[in-house]
Amino acid sequence: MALGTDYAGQDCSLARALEVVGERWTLLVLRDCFFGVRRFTDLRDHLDISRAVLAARLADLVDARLLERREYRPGRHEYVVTPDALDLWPALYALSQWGERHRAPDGPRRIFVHTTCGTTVDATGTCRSCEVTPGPVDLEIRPGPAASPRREDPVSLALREPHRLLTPLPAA
Amino acid sequence: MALGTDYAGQDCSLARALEVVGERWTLLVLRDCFFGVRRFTDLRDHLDISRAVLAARLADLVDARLLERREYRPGRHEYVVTPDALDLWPALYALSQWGERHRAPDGPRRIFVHTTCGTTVDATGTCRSCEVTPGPVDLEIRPGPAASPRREDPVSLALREPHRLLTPLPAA
DNA sequence: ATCAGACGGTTCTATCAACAGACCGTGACG
DNA sequence: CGTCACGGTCTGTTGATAGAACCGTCTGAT
Repeated sequence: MALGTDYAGQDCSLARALEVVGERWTLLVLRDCFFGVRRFTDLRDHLDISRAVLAARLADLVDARLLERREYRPGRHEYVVTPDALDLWPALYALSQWGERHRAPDGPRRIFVHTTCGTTVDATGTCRSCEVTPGPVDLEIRPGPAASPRREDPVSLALREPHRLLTPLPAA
Repeated sequence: MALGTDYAGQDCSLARALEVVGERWTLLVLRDCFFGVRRFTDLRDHLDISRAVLAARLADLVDARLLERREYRPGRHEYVVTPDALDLWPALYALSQWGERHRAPDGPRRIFVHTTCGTTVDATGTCRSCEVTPGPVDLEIRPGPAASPRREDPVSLALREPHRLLTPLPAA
């Protein structure tokens, strides 16, 4: 792969991880996939990313076996997170919590609720009532107090509706 | 800041976090700082990063208040992690654990031990004997079973010696 | 007093990747 | 049969990275 993506000399697992998810846009694409976005055009609309770059990132993620590309209708494809990608949730969540804490003065924009008990998970991702750290499968996303109404495109609206992670958005 | 670093339209805290630490090399620089590397030349030697890029990243990190630049001798500077950066440890650890799990077939290259009880923390960063998740201040780093002897430069050697996180490496 | 060397950068150029926008092939639907 | 949505590819321009050379300051040895 080209220069920008390898950290050849690093004998470190962080470098290995960054070779897969360290490029611009990659983690944002994955986050959207966790939230239920599955289609090329929806990703494109929601992320404001160039088509060429999105196509490249999706191909990389499929190569890395973090996304699976499947045909949901002749000629149309959707991208679904794989088990390998599910294991990335703690990292994704930790990063975004850092952002909430240090770069979001108005409070959280999204909150995550443990579906089996209804409790909001804390900054470490733990449900304090159950004393467990739910995986993405057991989480529901809801708009937080600082959810911004800035974006009004259909994908942003659909994402603001409370829903379980990993469940596809209603087709626009 | 230039195009490469902002995700302007994203009303998401993950995007905010990535604006700070999402660039190439940034997380690797921070990891080295957590491990006790503090000097420009040591970072340069250990990361095999271009001087120009390292200087730019360090300046960005100081601007973002993740590193503090201080003069340890006239004309010489060292970079020390700030409290804001300490909060990034869970994300850094989660990412590197994903790398260990999915991209390191031979087993862990480094292990982290809870200094107060001597137990190795698990993949979530939790010390199972104490039932706590120690912060970087309470962790010691040791080479794991798959620690690679590939690099023989002084910084790599020093990093392979067991030591507490955040404590400066012995001067070469 | 001087000289070498470590340190912490800056500057330069070639190359590579991202961006914006135009274009295109396929299948569904009216 | 024309049109639209979808899922891309192609192109020119701009910005970032790698790699190497160069530079100023301070230290310690001669």
